[in-house]
Amino acid sequence: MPKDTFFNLPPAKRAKIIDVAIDEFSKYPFHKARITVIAEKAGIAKGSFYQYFEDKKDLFKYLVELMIEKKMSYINRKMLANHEQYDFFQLLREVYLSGIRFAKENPRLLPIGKMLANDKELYRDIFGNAEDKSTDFLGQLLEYGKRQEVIDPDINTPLVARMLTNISTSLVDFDYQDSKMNLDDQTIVDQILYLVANGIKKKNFAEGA
Amino acid sequence: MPKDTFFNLPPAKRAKIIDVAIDEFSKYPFHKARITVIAEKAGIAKGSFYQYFEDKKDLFKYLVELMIEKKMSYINRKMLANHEQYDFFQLLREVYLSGIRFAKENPRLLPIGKMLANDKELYRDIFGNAEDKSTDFLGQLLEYGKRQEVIDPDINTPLVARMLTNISTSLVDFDYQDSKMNLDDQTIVDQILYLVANGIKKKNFAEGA
Amino acid sequence: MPKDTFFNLPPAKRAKIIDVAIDEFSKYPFHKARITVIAEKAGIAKGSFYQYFEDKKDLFKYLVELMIEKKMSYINRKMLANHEQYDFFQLLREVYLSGIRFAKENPRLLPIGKMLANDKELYRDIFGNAEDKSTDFLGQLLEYGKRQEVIDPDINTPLVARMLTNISTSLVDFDYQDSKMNLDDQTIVDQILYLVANGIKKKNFAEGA
Amino acid sequence: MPKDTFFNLPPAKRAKIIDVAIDEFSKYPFHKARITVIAEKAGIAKGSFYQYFEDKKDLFKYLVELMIEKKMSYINRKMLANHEQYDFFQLLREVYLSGIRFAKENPRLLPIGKMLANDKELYRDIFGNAEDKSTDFLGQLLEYGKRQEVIDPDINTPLVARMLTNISTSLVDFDYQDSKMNLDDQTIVDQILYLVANGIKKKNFAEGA
DNA sequence: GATGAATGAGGTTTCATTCAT
DNA sequence: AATGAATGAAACCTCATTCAT
Repeated sequence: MPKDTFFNLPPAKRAKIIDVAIDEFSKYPFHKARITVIAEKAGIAKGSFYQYFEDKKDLFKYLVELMIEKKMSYINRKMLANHEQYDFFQLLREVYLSGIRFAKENPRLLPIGKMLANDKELYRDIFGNAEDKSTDFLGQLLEYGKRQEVIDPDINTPLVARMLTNISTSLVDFDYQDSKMNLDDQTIVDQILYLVANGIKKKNFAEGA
Repeated sequence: MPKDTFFNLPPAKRAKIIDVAIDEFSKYPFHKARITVIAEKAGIAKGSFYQYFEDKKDLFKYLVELMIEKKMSYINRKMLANHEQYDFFQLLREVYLSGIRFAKENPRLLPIGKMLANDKELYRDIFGNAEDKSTDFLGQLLEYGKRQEVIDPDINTPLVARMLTNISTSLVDFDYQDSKMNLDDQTIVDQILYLVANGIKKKNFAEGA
Repeated sequence: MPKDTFFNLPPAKRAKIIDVAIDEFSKYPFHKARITVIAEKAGIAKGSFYQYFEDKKDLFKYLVELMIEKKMSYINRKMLANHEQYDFFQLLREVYLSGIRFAKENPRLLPIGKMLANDKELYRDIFGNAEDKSTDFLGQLLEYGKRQEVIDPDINTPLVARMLTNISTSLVDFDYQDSKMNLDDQTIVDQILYLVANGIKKKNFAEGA
Repeated sequence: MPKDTFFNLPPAKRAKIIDVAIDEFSKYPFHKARITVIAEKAGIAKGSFYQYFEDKKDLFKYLVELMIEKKMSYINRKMLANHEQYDFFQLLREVYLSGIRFAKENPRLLPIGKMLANDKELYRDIFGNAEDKSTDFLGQLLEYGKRQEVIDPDINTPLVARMLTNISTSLVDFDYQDSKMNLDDQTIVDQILYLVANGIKKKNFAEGA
């Protein structure tokens, strides 16, 4: 947690520091990121940095926090609040689309998330052994779907929750890396959702007959 | 590529060095991993290290190579060779199971794979801009499935190939992290395969009637 | 060029560092000179060194610069400014004497000059492909002498300019190495000038008769 | 001095080692020259090197010795032997020309000579405090000239001997560096000799009248 | 005599953090 | 609160030389 001195800073200065820090951490892995550079680009003295933050890790933790907060802000709150008005798949669609929107609009934040995946020590430092929130949330969503009788009651909720989380994460990569696929976000998400719903097996229409 | 001197080493010594190196790189991200420690634990002089390897990156590349080689060795070659005797889903099942077996038996190699996935600079250093082999392979498998008329011809092959790769990767995590789920590997894979095939939507038996 | 931090240092400290550095570089050729030793003797942390200088070469370049500056300061500026009041040989005499004075009072700087003369790679690093200033200057002086009708118009200016530069350089050695010759500087210079002017051939007085 | 083992080597191998060593030392200052490279290029084991030479310095000393020997071989022995048949200036001319020939035909040996000038420690290691042979020799030549009544008896022999040595050294540079001067060697040497003999002062023919 | 692996001292450089002003 | 010089641990890497085979 940054020190009080940091929060007492004029907002513009604070923003500058954060902006510059994100820049550095999005370019280099934790141990390569240099606070010297951050201080320089932010136009503050190196000593000042240590009056705002405990140390390098403190800053990084704070960035992760901001990132999570930001990500949350992309979810359509109203929809969640009134989730009973929506179908499971509509909700899932929204979750996925919000993830994509977030990624598109905050590309520099993505590497920060990845760094955590990369560095166990760091991860534990920040989250301890806490569960992954996304998976939890999607688990609840699945339960809701089962109650709605939209989801196959036989599926293993935690397992599928993980799968859905994972798909969400990779959606960002589909999208972020390949413009070559040349599909717009909505199409991709809809295709994925179709597969999630119906699987990839060929439908034999004669079967039901 | 390690130097000849390395390959001329007595196998036990070579193995020791590799073992120690895997240990270090599985604990720390590339830039934090210390060759000093590796040399020490392997019981060799620091100078010797540089007689075996060009530099730190050289060692790391070699570890990646070993990892890939090892991973390949887990795939059931016979099945692939006679793939026409098998159904698409049987083949996919084997691919997934082999991934799990590999992960179980080489847990320390997993972080090395992750490091690559998350450090683009490193990845490019090693593979250049080469495509991801797994995805390629699963793409071909999908096409084979379509020809077999087992896979829905309408699905987007590259997109689904990615998804399947991703599921494979995460399978490892399901399994590796949670013994709590308390399902044996085969059960997990079978459940996943079912979902991949049929989706998570509730089947309405009345529907077909 | 040293960093600002270096120039902000208290003059005494700055002087100490330079003094110690000159000592090291006057004793050892560039690649043998150790910044570890310099830092130690100067009583600063090794890290501090790198806050003052970019690297070893940066320090060395600076020393060369200082040396040149110092050397310039030994030339009698007034004489040069009013050179038309002087004879060519008077001016040359001054050039030579200033060189000797410089050498006598800054003996430790001499090896630094030699290092440059003999290490082309280093020389190019510092001066690029710039011409030697001394030779240029003496060339101009010779032309002046020709206009004055004091110098034989038939001599090859660039060639002789080189010779004169060279003599200047070696004067320092004559003087510096042998106190045994037991001639004071002025005498040596005057003897040399006589030879430069008249050559070493025996004058046959009968000849002109 | 190389060890006996070295001299017992087949001449071709010996020559190869020396050739390669000259190459390395002509490219890099003593402390940067790597015996690893020499061994490699000479096609011998690093261990073998130490069976031929005491150490790096031992090799270098030997190269210097070879260089001196080679240089001596360029002087016209017959002329020296019958020096009484020649004029002082004819002899000096021969000395200078031989220096130029040596330099032209053995360009790689020049940097080795320069390195000695550069590194006092090295120089002392090799020559101790011995006088410079060239200067000695030219001193004797001058005395001979005086006896011949060709050289001005008033000149300071050691001083002029030094000057002449120096001019010899720089001749190589004139020649070696600048093709731009576009004079052939003989012309340059003759011009220099004229200056050495008669000086650069304008001759006033009216004077003698 | 030949080999080449092993050694380890030593070098340069980086950078998070401290601390005096 | 702000500064920025000072610190020094620690990292990577080089290479002359030794030594066992």
